[in-house]
Amino acid sequence: MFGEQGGRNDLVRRHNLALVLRRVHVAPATRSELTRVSGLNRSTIGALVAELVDRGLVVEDEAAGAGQVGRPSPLVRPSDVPIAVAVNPELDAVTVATVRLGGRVLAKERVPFDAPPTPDEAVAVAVDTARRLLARSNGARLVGAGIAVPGVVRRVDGLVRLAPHLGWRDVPIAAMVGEALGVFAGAANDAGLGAQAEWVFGAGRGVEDLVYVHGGASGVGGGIVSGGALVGGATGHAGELGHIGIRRGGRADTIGVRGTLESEVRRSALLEVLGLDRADPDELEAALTADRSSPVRAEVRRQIDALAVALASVINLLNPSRIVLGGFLSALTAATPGRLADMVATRALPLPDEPVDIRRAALGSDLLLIGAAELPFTRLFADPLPA
Amino acid sequence: MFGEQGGRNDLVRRHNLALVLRRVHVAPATRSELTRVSGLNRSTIGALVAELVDRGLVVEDEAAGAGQVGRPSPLVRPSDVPIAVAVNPELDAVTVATVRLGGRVLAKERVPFDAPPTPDEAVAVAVDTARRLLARSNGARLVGAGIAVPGVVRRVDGLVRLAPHLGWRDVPIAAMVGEALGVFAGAANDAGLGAQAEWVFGAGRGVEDLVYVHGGASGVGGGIVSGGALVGGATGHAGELGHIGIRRGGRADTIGVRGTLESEVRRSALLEVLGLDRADPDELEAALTADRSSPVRAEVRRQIDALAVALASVINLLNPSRIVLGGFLSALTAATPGRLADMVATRALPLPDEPVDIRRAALGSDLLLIGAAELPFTRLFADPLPA
DNA sequence: GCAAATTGTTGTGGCGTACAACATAACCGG
DNA sequence: CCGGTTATGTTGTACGCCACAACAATTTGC
Repeated sequence: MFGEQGGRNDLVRRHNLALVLRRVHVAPATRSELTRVSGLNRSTIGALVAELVDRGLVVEDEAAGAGQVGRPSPLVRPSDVPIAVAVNPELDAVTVATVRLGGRVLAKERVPFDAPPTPDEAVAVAVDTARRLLARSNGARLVGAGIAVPGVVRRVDGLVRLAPHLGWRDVPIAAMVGEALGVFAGAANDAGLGAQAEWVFGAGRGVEDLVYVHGGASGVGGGIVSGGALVGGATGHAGELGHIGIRRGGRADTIGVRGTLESEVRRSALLEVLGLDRADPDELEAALTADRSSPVRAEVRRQIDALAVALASVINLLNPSRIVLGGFLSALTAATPGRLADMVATRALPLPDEPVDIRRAALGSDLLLIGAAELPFTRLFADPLPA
Repeated sequence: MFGEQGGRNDLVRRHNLALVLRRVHVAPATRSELTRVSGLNRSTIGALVAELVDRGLVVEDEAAGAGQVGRPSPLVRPSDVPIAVAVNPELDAVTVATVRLGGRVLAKERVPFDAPPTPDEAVAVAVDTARRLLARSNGARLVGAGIAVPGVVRRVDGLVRLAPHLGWRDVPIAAMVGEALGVFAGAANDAGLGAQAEWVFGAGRGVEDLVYVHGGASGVGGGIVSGGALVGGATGHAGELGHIGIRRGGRADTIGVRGTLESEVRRSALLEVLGLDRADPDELEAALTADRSSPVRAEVRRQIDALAVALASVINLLNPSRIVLGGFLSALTAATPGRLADMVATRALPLPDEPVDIRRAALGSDLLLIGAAELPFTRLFADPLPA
């Protein structure tokens, strides 16, 4: 807010180009719609769209004559030319995908690993797979790569500070991938990128103040959107909802602290009481709603109550208008509808006419890849000129 | 991020005017300094400053020839013309002040009350006192009023949703004061405004990611700055740090929830073990550091540990680079230096080379009034033209 | 007292958007 | 089937704002 630089005039152009491109990325729009939402003049929107078409970033569909009086306005859609590579290294696999503007996953490939991939292995797989996938898509132009890492990542330079499950520490993963591919690469925490994906394309669409909470096999994470911007924090580590303290004592979580959200709310504990070895999200949800035995109900209630304490803290702290639950948290709350909202209400500030809208995530298994692709795309928006 | 409006060119001017004015408000600067930090051209800065001088918002001091080679650059300081009224209704008094740009409190008056003031009483006192204080300051121009309310306030329109200690509920205090004074008026939570004051003028100067925690007689509150902007939340209620849940059971806090930060960390509990009836901040701190009896030490430790749990949650959630402690929390931590930082470190993400900087508040008793004045001033910055 | 350095001042040019006038293409009513 | 109405794309002009260059002013240092 202070050390900010002024100086604009050509920056106005860049800002407006980014505005249009971002809007079209989120959802196709006619030129007249763009004129309306931006408040810019028809002629200006015309010039901006023309420039974006020139640069191969958007395309115009001849009209969608929507039964309206007046000359039809051409529909502006994201072009198929710009393409991003998304990478998601996990405990037992590295997933690589090519993603187009508009969050459209073009191709996806999962390479299994027996042991957690080392950084070098992950990069090698990412680059090989990316090259192969890209070779298939003629006419596409690679604009960058995004990596969703299950760990703490410094956003500015994509340095993995700590990824306990992968065994990584201070790994410059973004630089490694970027150098190998010869393009920009960014990296961020996986749950944070899930938050971004749900915000832009999913259950958080259009909301300015949003908290996303993701329940993964290895813990709980999330992301925060405040005032229409992703909260990164000083070094980009914000959003570690799993390490909110909710009680004294209790189990230790993945970083050895007792009584945190992720020490109380665990997917493995659910599988255990259900007597399951492994289950995909749908199976878990089916099992949870089907099994009405008392140990299962008790565990579900216990976890929901713990989640409610953490969410109430987050609500009182950040006053979001919506909370989106992803991963197994979605299944968890589906099993006992209403309980979470009720428990949250008893602990949040008593403003009953402004309840928080708690929803399940809308995006499926492509969530992290779509989010990861937003990293290079966001950069493209910030500076659409060099295309 | 989405529904944003584009359209700029004259807005560039407004933006740059605001930039200069805000910078001068935070600290006086020479024209050459303004040129450097803004990246704008000398001639542009000259024109901007000239316009602000025209409008009576800044003044230029003839040079401060600082022993440097070259033509001396005039110092630009905030003018004494624009003036804001700051109001702080409390349990036992209504404090009113006139504040100049730069956070300079010109005059202050505290009007005691036996019972908590009603909204009408508070407005009457505010308006009467403000008129009297303003009459004394010749040549000043009232730009607006700001009200710091101990309660939950909707920022957009300054509606007091809930102020338990005052007994207010859904009181449009900003509209009432604004109408009575005939100028813009804004209202916000007192601790949130304290956060803003510390951020702009105090221990959070220049920091982009900051959490301020205020310990008051009636509870704990605070404010969050993220990415160089105050976090308001969907309705402006963000920052209620006192209602973070840290344990099961325990006492009930002011809204009847058990185990929250403000149910565990209480000024009254400190006074009790010290055997004091009342104490101003300095007396409290002196008493806490002087009394080394074991009940006092135990209570201090207990409260610090509780605070640490909440702060660790906040750190993991928001990744601030600095935390500022105000009110009695400042005295609390001074009594046992180091313990808070140590306790926080054991619960925060293990990134030891990026420790959070925990500091005591730098501003004194004028904190809330300075913060309240920022409400109309911020509005002035956003639109310095109509002056 | 003169050279060097730094900054204020002034006039010109370029860039980007707004605006107005015109062109185009749908719908609507007969 | 055709002219009127409405909405939008297109084009050329005008205005606002900043960058830049050249010049003026003022201090330091030798």
